Amino acid sequence: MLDIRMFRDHADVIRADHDKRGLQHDAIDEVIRLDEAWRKARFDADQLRRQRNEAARGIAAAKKAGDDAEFQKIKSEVDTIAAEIENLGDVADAHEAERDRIRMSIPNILHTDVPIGDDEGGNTQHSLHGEKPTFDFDAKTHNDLIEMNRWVDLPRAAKIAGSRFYFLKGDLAHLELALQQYAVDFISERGYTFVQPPVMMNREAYEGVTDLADFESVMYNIQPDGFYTIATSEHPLTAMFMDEVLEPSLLPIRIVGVSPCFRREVGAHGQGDKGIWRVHQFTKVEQIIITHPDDSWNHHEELLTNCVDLWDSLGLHYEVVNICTGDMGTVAAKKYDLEAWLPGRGEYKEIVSCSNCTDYQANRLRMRYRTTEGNAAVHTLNSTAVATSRALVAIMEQNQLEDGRVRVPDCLISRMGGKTHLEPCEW
RNA sequence: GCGGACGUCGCAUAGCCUGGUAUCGCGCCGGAUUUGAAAUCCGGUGGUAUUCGCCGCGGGAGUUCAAAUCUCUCCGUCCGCGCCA
Repeated sequence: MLDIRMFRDHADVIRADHDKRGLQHDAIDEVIRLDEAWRKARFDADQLRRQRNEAARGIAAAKKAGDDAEFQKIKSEVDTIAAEIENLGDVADAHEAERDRIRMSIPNILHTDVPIGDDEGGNTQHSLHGEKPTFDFDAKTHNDLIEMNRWVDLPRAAKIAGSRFYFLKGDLAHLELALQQYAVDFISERGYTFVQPPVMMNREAYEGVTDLADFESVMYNIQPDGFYTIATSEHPLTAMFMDEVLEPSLLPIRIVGVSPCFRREVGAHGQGDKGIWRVHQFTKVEQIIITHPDDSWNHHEELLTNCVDLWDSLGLHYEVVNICTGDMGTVAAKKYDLEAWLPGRGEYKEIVSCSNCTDYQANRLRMRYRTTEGNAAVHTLNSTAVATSRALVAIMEQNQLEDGRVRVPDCLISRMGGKTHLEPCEW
């Protein structure tokens, strides 16, 4: 959510951003109109409260003096004012609620580097890493490999849970765990604190970190308690500082988290989504930075550097893309994606997302830091380190041998008990 | 799950019984003093505002002219018991 002061003092900046995104200005105008109406009602009510408070001060004196006539006179005066205050208060509350409902749907202000484009076709290449593997046989898709090696059981998972759930088995399950530990250690060594978050959150905290539409299409709602299962540990790890005023000396706060991630994936279909590429549950190691606004763009590059170093160490071929206006979403001001080469499919596909959300989440969560001129919103950043299910897909497709076995990345061999190749499961 | 105690500004506390302007301390910021630092002293340190003020004592509701204070309810924390990976 944008700071209300942006609408009051710099609406032209929001309008320019909407032009860049190809959006109409109606919502901006409506927020400004409702804000003015709210402030008017609020001001009028404050003036009346002042009258009431001044009058009420006489009551204590009248009571003490035992002057009942004076007390009755003041009371009737105060009663009239109180009714008006209540009326104005209701008006103010209604305007404020509507103002903020619309304000929450207005997207963040984009960084000037964000390329303009209608959809993912407008994303631009930032850099290319590793060498594209070549095969003297037809490269298989990860879906073929998990089937022939019996590393994933989709039908049985569908039986007990539903489609897009899976049992991960044998050597592939071991590799998944090794990846988690490797990524956590890799990022921890760079000064990030390892944190394991709750995997359910309440509505209020969740509204602070996500797009409202996600409540319909992404998160599972757990009843009767009303919790939402997290779609990524970014959400609890960012919201954990909700309603806090942070000491500047604590910033930046660097966190590496790991958690299961749950996604409803409403509307996801198609050949490209077979196997474990798009699933309802997966594990992700995530990087989070909470920082002073002046430093956030440097930290955005820091997060990308960590990703690049980590994925280079896995020996994989991928590209970094700069996400364009049409592919951005509401929360981030700038976003890099890492897209790994999947030889079985012959495409680069998203494996990492690295975002600077500036003060958009912090405003909604009331996460501030102390300054000499008062408190100001912090900036929040997040980046995948490794989403294990997708990393497994990239490793399987790029490191496959003709017989269907898969070479373990060198950096993970010691965590695999010295195993250099993933062997098939017996059942 | 049962019983009890308790939620007050960044932290820590007083005020609650007996309703009537939010207390003291620490930390932090600014200033004075100092070669510098420490110590000491002075001031400031929740939100909002059309800068008068208004609102704020975990959230919500109620009683009242008036609620941090009384009542109800929800949430959370701590202690004891029970259950338990």
